[in-house]
Amino acid sequence: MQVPRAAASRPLGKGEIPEATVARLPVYLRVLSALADSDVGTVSSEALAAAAGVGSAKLRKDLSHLGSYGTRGVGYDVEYLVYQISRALGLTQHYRVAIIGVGNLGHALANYAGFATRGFRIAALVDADPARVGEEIVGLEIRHLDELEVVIKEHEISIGVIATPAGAAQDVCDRLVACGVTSVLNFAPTVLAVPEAVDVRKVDLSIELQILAFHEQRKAAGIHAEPGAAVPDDVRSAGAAS
Amino acid sequence: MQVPRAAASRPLGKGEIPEATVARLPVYLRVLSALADSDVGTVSSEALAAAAGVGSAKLRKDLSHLGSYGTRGVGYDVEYLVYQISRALGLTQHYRVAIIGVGNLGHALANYAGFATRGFRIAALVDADPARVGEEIVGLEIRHLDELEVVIKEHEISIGVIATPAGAAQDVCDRLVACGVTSVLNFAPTVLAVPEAVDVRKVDLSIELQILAFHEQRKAAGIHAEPGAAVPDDVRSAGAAS
DNA sequence: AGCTCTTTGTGCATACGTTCACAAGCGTCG
DNA sequence: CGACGCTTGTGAACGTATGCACAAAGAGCT
Repeated sequence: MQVPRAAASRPLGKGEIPEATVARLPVYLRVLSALADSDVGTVSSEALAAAAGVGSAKLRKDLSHLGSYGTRGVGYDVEYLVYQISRALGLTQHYRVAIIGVGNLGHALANYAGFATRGFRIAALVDADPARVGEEIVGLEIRHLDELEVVIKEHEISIGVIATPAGAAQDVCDRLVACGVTSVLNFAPTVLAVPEAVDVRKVDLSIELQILAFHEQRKAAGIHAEPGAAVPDDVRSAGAAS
Repeated sequence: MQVPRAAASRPLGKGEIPEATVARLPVYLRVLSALADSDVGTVSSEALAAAAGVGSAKLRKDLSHLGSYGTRGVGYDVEYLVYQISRALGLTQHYRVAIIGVGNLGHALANYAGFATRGFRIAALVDADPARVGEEIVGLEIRHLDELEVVIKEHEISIGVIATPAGAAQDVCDRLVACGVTSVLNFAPTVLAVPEAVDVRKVDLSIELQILAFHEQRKAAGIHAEPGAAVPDDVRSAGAAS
């Protein structure tokens, strides 16, 4: 995975929720919320799994890690399950988020509505460009990067979103960490180095595209030469051999 | 994982590159490109791994799936490795990308420079809002959603990027797939249903935040009650029991 | 040539994740 | 009240991923 698990030594302590499950819970939560809005009272694992795009067995195992909610022969109470998943994810408390870098992407993030819905509040916007400082986006004034430390403390930020150019990302990250921020969402195309105790998740458009490209190529190759014969393995010379 | 592997039955056919490896190759590629720009001739697995934020053993195993490039006692030739990874990912050919939905996020994506660098060309922008149609973003005219099919064919799009509101996503996706697009990058907060042969990758801000929230909460809990004692497991009544 | 030093590539052990298949549990209907 | 049908929760089997540790293999020096 990508998040360096703090103290990952023993084989999954009993009460622990596996990382893969954690990554899926938000999906379930979203589907369940939609169901709740449609006044659906209960769902079966089968139905919920279909809506979430996973197998029903996987879904049940995932939910079983939270506890034994759900009634045999009936299914899961939608509203109750929403509550339990929220609790498991720690969404019963609210988190204040700061966005560093208010360029195109930062703007988009700040305006993203679904942001605030689930317990996250954008509490601060920071940018290095003096021309942008003072601008107001979503009822929030953009502050200058120099004030980063002050802003973080002032608003008790617990999650930092880095939407700066790649060059600035590591520096910003270091400063966030120095202020005590232990969760970072990184949109800059860089690998961030952080202490063990800090969680970093990265969202990288170009990586996603490259992964798609790989599969695209594989599919295309399959059309021309289905049988196991691999692509002719190129002689060691093409393009580079300084 | 999240991409339903087409024909994932046999235990990893010999020449195949594992999904986890594919997901890391773009990272190596980026680091290597930076090294190449700094006129570095060769890297050791140790150095490269450090820069990419992974263990050196993992890196070597990843690379070993592409073939046996690299020289014992020396390391890897940077330029050559760039080429090999590019080839493995299918970046030797170029992909034409269409962005559907040119709101805040779509704008950000269209302007994202690192987009074009690695063999991807934004070939079309599409939006449903007549007010936006005709606008020009990066030397590209925004076309109307009604023309989606025409645009896709016209520009031979192979990858569709969905940046629409959640409600429109599935419909747009269906239409893309109907046009023969087999790779989709979805930014809308919805689970897309697609045929087996289509790869979908999703990028979801709110999911990432929720995952961070989970870890944040776990860290906070650890401070107050380090010993294994779990959080008091709440009685089954809070908030819902219709 | 032979020796040494470095670094790759990989066999092996372990942990993690997924899937199947089924017993246990709950509601319902006769 | 007992039998039946449906759905959960989970044990067990399999596949995938990770990390260690080391043999094999160049490069360079004497």
